[in-house]
Amino acid sequence: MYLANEPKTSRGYETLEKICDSAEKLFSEKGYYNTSITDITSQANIAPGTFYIYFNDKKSVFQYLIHDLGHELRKKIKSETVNCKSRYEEEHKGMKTFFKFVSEHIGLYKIIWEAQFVDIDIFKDYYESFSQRYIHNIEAAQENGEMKNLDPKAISYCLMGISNFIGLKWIIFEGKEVPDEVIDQIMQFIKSGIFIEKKD
Amino acid sequence: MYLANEPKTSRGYETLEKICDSAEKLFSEKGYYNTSITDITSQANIAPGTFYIYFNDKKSVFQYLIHDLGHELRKKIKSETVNCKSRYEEEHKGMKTFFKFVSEHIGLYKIIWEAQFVDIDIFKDYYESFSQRYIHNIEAAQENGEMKNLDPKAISYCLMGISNFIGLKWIIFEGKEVPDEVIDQIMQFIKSGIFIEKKD
DNA sequence: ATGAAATATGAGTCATGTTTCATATTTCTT
DNA sequence: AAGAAATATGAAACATGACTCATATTTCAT
Repeated sequence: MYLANEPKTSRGYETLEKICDSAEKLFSEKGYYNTSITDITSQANIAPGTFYIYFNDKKSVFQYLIHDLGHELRKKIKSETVNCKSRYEEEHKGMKTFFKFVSEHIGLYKIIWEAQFVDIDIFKDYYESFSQRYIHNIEAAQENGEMKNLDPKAISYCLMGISNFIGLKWIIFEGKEVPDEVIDQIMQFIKSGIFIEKKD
Repeated sequence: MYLANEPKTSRGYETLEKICDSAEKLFSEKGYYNTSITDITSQANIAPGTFYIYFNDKKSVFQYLIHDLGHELRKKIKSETVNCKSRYEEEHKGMKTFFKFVSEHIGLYKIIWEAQFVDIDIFKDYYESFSQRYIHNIEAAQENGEMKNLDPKAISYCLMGISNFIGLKWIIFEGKEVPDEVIDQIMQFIKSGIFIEKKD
């Protein structure tokens, strides 16, 4: 979709991948605007012109990366939470998966934050599509009495805010993984905040 | 601190203010990297060279603005919450004040988010100093039995995450103010999540 | 093996934007 | 009123970086 030319040979696929890896690395290290095409191509060991075989312009790689990584993250969360027995367990597992993914792909994380200033639409889409999934899940949990009847839209943004800022603190600022104890603390907050606690 | 020359005359102060107003406006509309010095100076009706009387370079206005606006926001929250009777009321009032300020200064809000890619240290300082204040308040509230004993550092980032993402959704994405009903929903979440509810 | 399609090259073009500086004007001080 | 200090000017120097294109090489299909 954001690709100018789908590669036709394995050689082409390798080059495309080198471009994407280099771009992800450099964008996350130096930011979008401080990374030049020449930076990307020399990191990938290719000539500047080669870049334009696969992408029409600089913004396109950026969009491609966000799309690609966002998709990967959603897939991962889905597969990790498929066996969960309750919405609470799902939330817990989803959050752990999010932090793990972010630790492994600091690139994605930083790229998304910058997207607001590169392409506001793709930035908005990214969070809105996450929010939609959340809302769907929250409504189901409210219907079967697992969750309190709070506005799903507001709650979805609260939950995204929590994960993103906790990730910001531990992963970006401190350069660590988010410790399990911290996740437990957050889950306590969330549990009594939006879940209905059973007394059995 | 980030100023190259403190103005000596009222004429100088006026020019400095014109530069800051223009920069805040343009940074928030188009982002830091898409705003040129020439954009700023022509918006301010001054010559490009005049800019360099007050700032050493482009980054300096940016730092100056963050510093200035962050200070203003903290002052406002402090003055608005000074008469609050409980930590809960303080949290509620503080959140309302935050949203109000952000609505009036979308500039600050967007500028801070971009700071991660312009100057990571100033970005980190901004949130860390907010966190510090929060931690201080949270610890006091825990000691007098108003709040549950959850990790203050984690909770501070949760609360900042919630306000920032709710602001993102309503103010940036939707271009509205955050409705009171939404604030009430969030406060319910927070109340049962981290406060100890009295039964009287 | 050979022509066509795909991929790669990198010097060069073009546009943009930051910053400097010699000069000019205004304001302050006495 | 006059010299000093502050402020303002904008053309030009300098730097950077996105993108193009004529040409070359590699891979593929037959």
